[in-house]
Amino acid sequence: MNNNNKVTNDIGAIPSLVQSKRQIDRYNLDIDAQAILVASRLMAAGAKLGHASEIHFSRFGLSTGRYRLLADLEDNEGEELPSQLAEHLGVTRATVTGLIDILERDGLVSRRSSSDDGRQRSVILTEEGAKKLREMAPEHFARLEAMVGLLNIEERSVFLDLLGRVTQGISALTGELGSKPKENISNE
Amino acid sequence: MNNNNKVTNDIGAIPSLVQSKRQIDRYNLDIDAQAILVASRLMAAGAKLGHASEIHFSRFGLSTGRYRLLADLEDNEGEELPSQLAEHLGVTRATVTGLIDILERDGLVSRRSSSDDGRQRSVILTEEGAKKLREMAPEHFARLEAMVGLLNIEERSVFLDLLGRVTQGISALTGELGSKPKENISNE
DNA sequence: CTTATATAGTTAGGTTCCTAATCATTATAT
DNA sequence: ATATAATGATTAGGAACCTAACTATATAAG
Repeated sequence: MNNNNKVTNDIGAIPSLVQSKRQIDRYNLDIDAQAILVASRLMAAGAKLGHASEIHFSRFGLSTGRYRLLADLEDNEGEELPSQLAEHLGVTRATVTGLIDILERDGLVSRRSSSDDGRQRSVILTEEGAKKLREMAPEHFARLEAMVGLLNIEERSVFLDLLGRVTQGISALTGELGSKPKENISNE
Repeated sequence: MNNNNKVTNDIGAIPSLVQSKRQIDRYNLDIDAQAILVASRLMAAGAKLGHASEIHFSRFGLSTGRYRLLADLEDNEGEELPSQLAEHLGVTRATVTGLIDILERDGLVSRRSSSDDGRQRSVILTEEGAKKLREMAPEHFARLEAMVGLLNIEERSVFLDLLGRVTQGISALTGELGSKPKENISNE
């Protein structure tokens, strides 16, 4: 119904090599145009995937964040502290609070005060929440698998390796100029 | 002061293969765990890159979207219609209106009513906007290049190829179940 | 024991981008 | 010519996630 297949927006914005070259030439920079192209394509892909992911999960009445929270709960015997969830999901505690609010409203999780520590309020996956995950699993995983279906087993391995290294390199955007990409920040 | 190098949040959430396996096993699905891992890692990478990108551009007083708009203007002789910008950037016209509002407030672009068609209002890159791009170019491109610095030339080619195919596959999340990934709508 | 400090969670407010509805102008059909 | 439809841009309101400030509880220091 509302899901008109009018191809919505569909981000026709695929950066090209000539585009990258032109940008670099304009300022006479000593930069590899292909490197810029890789960066641009990855950004475009990330944005597209993020958008597609929201559409995918909205079919089940969830958002990407709320699904990930439920899945993480399921991976931890159905009970976790908000702070643990925040760390696992890589979002702030404030964000987790918001995710829980909606999931609780929808009956998929519940909150319980801890007796050990009065500050803590653990989050529990309800039976309804578990059922939701169970019901969506077949389609969800089938779609994810289909997403990488154009790569064979070996290519997937290569892709994982390369993607891992590029992901490390992302810190070049945020860190000190000229510093090497940092190893994962370890403890603290 | 609070110049804590505590590396903020930093998304410590790197999905592992055992995690993917566990999820699939839980429901006895016939799915390749590595495929799920690739999908999960790409999602994580996309989110991380998006976040890092905002931090990067905020150093220059811009957001990712506003930078892209300026760069696209520069690529088109400094003048474009909002609808063209929306298409090039892969966002809605409503979003473009918002981006222009702020860029105009900051003096980096200006609006001009068209004489041909009274509905159109073209967007123009001001001298100040061009200067902004000129000033940020060296650092911006150096950082992008550094981001993929852990890949050699050949690996970059391979990565582009594989990423391209995965990007095509993203439509598996949004399209009909079981349908083949669509060819890109190639603007020729 | 009382005061200072750290920690868990929440609230308040901001940013980015979205969809849907609206306004103004142009094109089309009677 | 006039009503109807299509189109370009904008406005209004919503969703996701952020930072910073706040509340309540726990721990440490004197």
